[in-house]
Amino acid sequence: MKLTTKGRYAVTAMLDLALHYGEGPITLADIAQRQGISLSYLEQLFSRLRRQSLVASVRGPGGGYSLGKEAREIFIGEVISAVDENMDTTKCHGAHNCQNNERCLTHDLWSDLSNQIYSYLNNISLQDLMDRKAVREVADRQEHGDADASLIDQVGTPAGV
Amino acid sequence: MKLTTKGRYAVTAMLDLALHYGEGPITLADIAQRQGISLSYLEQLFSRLRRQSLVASVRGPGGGYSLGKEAREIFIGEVISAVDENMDTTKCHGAHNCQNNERCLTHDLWSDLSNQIYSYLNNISLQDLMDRKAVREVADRQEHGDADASLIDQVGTPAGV
DNA sequence: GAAATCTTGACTATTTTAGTTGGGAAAGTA
DNA sequence: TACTTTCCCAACTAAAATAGTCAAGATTTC
Repeated sequence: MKLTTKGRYAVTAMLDLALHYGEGPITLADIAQRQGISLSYLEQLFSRLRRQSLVASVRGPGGGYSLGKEAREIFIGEVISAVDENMDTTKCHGAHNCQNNERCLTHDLWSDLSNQIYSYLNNISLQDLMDRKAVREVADRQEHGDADASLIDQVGTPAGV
Repeated sequence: MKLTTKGRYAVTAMLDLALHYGEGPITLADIAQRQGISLSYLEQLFSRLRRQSLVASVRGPGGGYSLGKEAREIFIGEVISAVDENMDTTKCHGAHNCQNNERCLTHDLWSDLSNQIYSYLNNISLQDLMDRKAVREVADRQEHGDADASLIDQVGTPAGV
């Protein structure tokens, strides 16, 4: 199982796209700034997302990216798979040759866990996330500037140690 | 979320211990051989397992390791935590400072996923695994030598391509 | 044709993984 | 006592993965 920044960034960026649906193509520069992700790293991720038709692109001024299909038809699991390879937790990646070409003692445990994770992430769509109150609150904050960021800062990071 | 060989090995080794309960202390050398894990790597893992009281040790000839408590009281999640730190999938590891000291757009998604994984792994005990037919079959195979390993080999690995 | 934007591939510093190496300490056995 | 078996521990390391950077190019709009 790999669930790292790569997969998280991809989902975050896709959700950002979904939230700005209707405003025409969104540039990666916008997403990079709003979500605090490196632009060139985003380019790498979107290259993969495009190959999976999860996003569509328009070049030139006024260009950018938009969702490849409707927000309710894009599931988190798809997005992660597109950039992150697999969510499998077995050592043998589903084959049964974990130990001396036979299945290891715990193969089924990891296999079951993988299915669990897989079905969880494949049942949540971008639309589902957009409908969540907490998500809308964060989106609003990102839209209207973080006036109170300094306040939170005092709590978040210890004073100059 | 980190679920790598480290956590898998730890669970496998613990299950091996559980399966051989009643035979006195089990040496790491035995486990290493049965489960195909490097002995010195096992030593590292058991050092952590012992600190968490998941195993008890006896030194000297005839020594080895045994479970620190009953198999039905040891949960997979505990074992993984002991060697693998955390099963959290959030970027901020539970704090809410993922982005500019505030929560990122997808914080709750990863937080929920983490809880899902956590509760799954914390509801399976070593005893539960021992009760599974597939586990007992693999354990039997490991006990009585792999006479038919060559047969499986033909299926497991493609012929010299 | 200049600027904005996507597109691609190669490169890289840092961290993590999955170990190895080498020493030691305790306990049993002769 | 000497010897062996086992656990115990810390430092080291090769290979891989992560999270990027950098440089060049292709399209499109103005």
